[in-house]
Amino acid sequence: MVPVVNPQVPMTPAEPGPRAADRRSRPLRADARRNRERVLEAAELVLASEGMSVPIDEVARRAGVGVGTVYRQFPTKEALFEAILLRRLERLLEEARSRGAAADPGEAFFGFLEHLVEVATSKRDLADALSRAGIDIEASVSSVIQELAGALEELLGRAQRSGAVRDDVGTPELFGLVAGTCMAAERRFPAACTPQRSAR
Amino acid sequence: MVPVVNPQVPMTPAEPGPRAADRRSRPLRADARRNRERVLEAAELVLASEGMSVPIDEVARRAGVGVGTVYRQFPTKEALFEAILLRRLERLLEEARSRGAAADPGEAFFGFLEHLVEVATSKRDLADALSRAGIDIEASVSSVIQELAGALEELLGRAQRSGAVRDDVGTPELFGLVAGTCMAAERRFPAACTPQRSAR
DNA sequence: TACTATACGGAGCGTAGGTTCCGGATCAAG
DNA sequence: CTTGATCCGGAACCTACGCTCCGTATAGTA
Repeated sequence: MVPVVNPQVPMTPAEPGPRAADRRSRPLRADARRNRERVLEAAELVLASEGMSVPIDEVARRAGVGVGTVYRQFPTKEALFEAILLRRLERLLEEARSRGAAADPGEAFFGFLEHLVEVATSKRDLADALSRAGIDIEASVSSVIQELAGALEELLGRAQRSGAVRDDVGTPELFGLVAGTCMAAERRFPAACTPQRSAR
Repeated sequence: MVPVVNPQVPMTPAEPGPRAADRRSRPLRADARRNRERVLEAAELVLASEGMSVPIDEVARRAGVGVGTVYRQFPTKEALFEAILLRRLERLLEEARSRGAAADPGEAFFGFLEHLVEVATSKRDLADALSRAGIDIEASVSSVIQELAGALEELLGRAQRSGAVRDDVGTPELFGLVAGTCMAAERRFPAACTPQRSAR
């Protein structure tokens, strides 16, 4: 057993571990690649329904895989969540860009907002990342967020120039509002999820 | 690094425990009353800066008290947080009511919103409770929230009747928006914290 | 001052869950 | 098919943290 009271051991925290280093060069073996995908898929689902506190064991179970496998692909629970987040943000970015081509700027803008709220519902981590957009983020995620911000700004700008949205709104307000709304949406306030077009 | 998430629930949970039962009848001894206050004060502070995941030990340390003392006053970590929340909500309710007497309904309404965002900044638990307002809440907290909702509705109604706010806004939207904004506010989006009067 | 009911501190217990380890399976190159 | 490199599963390990226990200290009272 463990010494009942531990004399405050420094504890080696996190440390990437050699586990993740073996990737990078050689391409993944077929089964490994397949499992990686399954883990991501399962993790995204549980994460959405259970929140950030799901045990890794649960993720592994749902993916039909052992914990070891999860840790081989993602050295840390945090790394796994970051990977999921990144994936989500990339999809979102694509969505924003594709809407940029729409004819009606107002429609494009509000349409995107609706889409955003829709996918953000019950996805705590997304809202989380969105809301942290100005502060500390890992480099990889950060760059996607930058791009996303850019795309959003573009959408907003066009909508404002077309007169569909007031001029005294900036991306910071927008981000805050959207992030907040995402969080609120997740808590079952469907009424708050339908943007009132024309105002703001 | 802080554990991604969180709170440990003991296997044998809930159960009030005999610890809290000894209160009730006799008034607290002077030192006990003093410590209770110190714990509440300290807990409110740490909770605000560290979030819901602060270890009880940390609360005790900051209050200059032993864990045992904390648990004597609040049988559970959850109970402690609930007590803090309740306290905060009561203050909020009082604020809302005092503003109800103001001359300008619009000013009263937006003023309260501003106050709300202000106190909610960096108070995760408040936003949390607010956002859960429609779902599951302990009875005690619940009743205060009901009253708060009532006061808010009053403020909103008057503001609408005076024409300061659009008519197509209801308390549900308001709650969602406010809760969301509180959460966002906490993440450093000061720009989003200043309600744009006149719209919505 | 003496006595008792209360309250106090903080060591220790028990558990949940993140992370590691390793013997056995699988893949894929020859 | 053989063989070495990869990968797999999941038991074991270890820490953090909620909570309890109990010997000691203090408030209140006579």
